[in-house]
Amino acid sequence: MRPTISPPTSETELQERARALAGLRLEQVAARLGRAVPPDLRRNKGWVGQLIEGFLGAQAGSLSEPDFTTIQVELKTIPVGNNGSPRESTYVCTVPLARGQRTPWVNSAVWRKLRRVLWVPVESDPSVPLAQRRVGTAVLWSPNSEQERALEQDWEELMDMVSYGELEQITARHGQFLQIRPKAANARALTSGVGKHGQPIATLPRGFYLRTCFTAAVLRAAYALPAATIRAR
DNA sequence: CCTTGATCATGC
DNA sequence: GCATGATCAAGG
Repeated sequence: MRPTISPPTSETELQERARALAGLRLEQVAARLGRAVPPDLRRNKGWVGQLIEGFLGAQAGSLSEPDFTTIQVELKTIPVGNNGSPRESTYVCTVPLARGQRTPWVNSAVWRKLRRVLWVPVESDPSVPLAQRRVGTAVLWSPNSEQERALEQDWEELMDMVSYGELEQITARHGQFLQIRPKAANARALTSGVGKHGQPIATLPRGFYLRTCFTAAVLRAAYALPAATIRAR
């Protein structure tokens, strides 16, 4: 039987667990959880995220809720290259496409998920075997006022297009930090959206993603050292 | 090299 | 199908 880790009851407890995780190789994390390391991620793209979830005691499962339900913290593992910057954008949540689903920003899934996030960087150099990749130092983060304003602005612009029937014109180039991209099992997966004349249309499910430049800034700020320390190196 | 659009696994 | 976890792979 695979060990199940109980959910953290406080942010402090979560951070303690995250500290214990830092520096471990994925094979070590997997061993502690009694899980096998797959040869690669091609047929198991979410494996690293689910491994970190298991170690930290995330519990939301497939609910549309932050991963750590009781303390309302979202977990995001973030693949980083040798330079320490993210290699991929970060999925946030699905886009509500159907009529009548528009909410105010503060009630939106994007805001509910991003108001408090534990970012866990994981090495993602393709030349390093999956089992030997190391977990980095986690960052417990909330957006500053500037970031929140920018995210809200992106969200409003994109949701305006969605609700005004301009969904098919949205590309991943819209949005400064938050973008909308397809999020589906395959191109045949369809859901209901709003057409040009307000009528229901069948369309590809979409997701909100954070651009790499945004998560890069989050990590950079978290790891930034005082100028005196940098000069002393 | 980076981003965009497409796709993989799993549970309900 | 929709939610979770994301990365893959091709084109700019």
